[in-house]
Amino acid sequence: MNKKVKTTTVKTTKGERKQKILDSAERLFAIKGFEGVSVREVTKNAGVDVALANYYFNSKRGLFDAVLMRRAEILNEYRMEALEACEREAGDTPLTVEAIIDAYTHPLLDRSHLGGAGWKSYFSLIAQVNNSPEWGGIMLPRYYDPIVRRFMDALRNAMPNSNEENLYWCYHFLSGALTLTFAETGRIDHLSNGLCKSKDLEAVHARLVPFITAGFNALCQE
Amino acid sequence: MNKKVKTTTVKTTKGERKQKILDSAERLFAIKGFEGVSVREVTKNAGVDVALANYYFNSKRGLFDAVLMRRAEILNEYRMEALEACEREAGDTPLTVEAIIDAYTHPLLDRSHLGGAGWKSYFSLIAQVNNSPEWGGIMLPRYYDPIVRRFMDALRNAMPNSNEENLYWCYHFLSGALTLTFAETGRIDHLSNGLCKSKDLEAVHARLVPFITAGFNALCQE
DNA sequence: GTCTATAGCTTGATAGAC
DNA sequence: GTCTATCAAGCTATAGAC
Repeated sequence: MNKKVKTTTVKTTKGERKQKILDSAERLFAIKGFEGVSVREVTKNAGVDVALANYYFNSKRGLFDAVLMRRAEILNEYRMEALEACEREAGDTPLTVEAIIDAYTHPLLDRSHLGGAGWKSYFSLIAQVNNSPEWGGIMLPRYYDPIVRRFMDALRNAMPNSNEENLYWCYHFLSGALTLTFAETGRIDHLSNGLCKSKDLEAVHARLVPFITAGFNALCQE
Repeated sequence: MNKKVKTTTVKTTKGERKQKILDSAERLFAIKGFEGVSVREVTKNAGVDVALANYYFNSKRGLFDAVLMRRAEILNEYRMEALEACEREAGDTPLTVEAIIDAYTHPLLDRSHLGGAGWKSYFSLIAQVNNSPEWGGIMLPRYYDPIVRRFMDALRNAMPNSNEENLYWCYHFLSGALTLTFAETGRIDHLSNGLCKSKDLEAVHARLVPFITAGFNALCQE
């Protein structure tokens, strides 16, 4: 019993150190970008030794990849669950486009509200990666294409007459609007003189879903 | 006469050096981000001396600002002309939402096609700035808010019953979809197994306008 | 205006003690 | 696993010759 407690404590500490580095890296990469942050800055902010970052992740780039992957897997699970819940609820009737869009976007709203600052940093980082020519075409497909394909299938089923290219381009527009929204850059606050607030994700999401649904309907339903 | 030619030649050379630095910076910042590029790299690529970057732009950050501003002013003029052409053409009849959206987005398509690689780099850079929490809420408003407000007025006129917040959020969705599109990241090429091509901006734009228009109509027309 | 030279730091990564 | 010490390289910015 004593032994077990001891072992658990040690393991937790190790795991915690690694997680602390990931948390710190996530936060700083989100603010200043990959090249704008040094490994020293990350480890200092995490309260661990400089050398540990390379020990755990081999290189700065390895650390970056680990940051991206960590929450991608979790987010994919949430999205999958949301889609399956839709299908269960609908039974034999076909899914609505709106329900599919909501299943794709709602998990981000939930994580941003319930998941704390870590998830907010992660979404900010994803927005930047998505729009980067260096990473956007390579990293995101790696982590997200399988689940996106699953949603594309659902959309195809919901709109059987849809043109295939239109379907992909509509997803592309969704992707751009969604990632910018959850990046919470404050741009719209400035433009609207404070009327709209980037942080009020509930308000944006309530508009995002019908906006995107209308776009899909216009291009993919005949 | 001789004197005038001489002076002109000198001025051109100076201007060319400055422009070469801007071109090189624009290209490299677009690929690797602000922090990912060194001033040495920029000047080496431009074929000029290292010290000239600081001589002309005071600092690396000053160079970055100059890159952002240079084409913003030109783009704003093109957009303004496009909107005024719409208004002239419409005469007394109210503008359609689709025409306004097209006036806002079409200048990007034209510049990307006719403007060469410089404009493509610029749009890629804008996409990254737009999604950055550090710059998105500060730099873009500075250069683009006046013209965006002008377009918001036009949209308000076209949809007199529209809710003010909805109008701003719809613009926000447009902004995310538009900047990602002109960043040409190659993401959709991968996802669609080559069916859709990021570089085929003509094809995307033809879908972007009706997609966004449908979104505006759904939220701002009652 | 242009260029050389360099000051003064910070960087990613690692070798080796414990 | 953790940490100290250090390396070689690269960085921004500038002072001063021309």
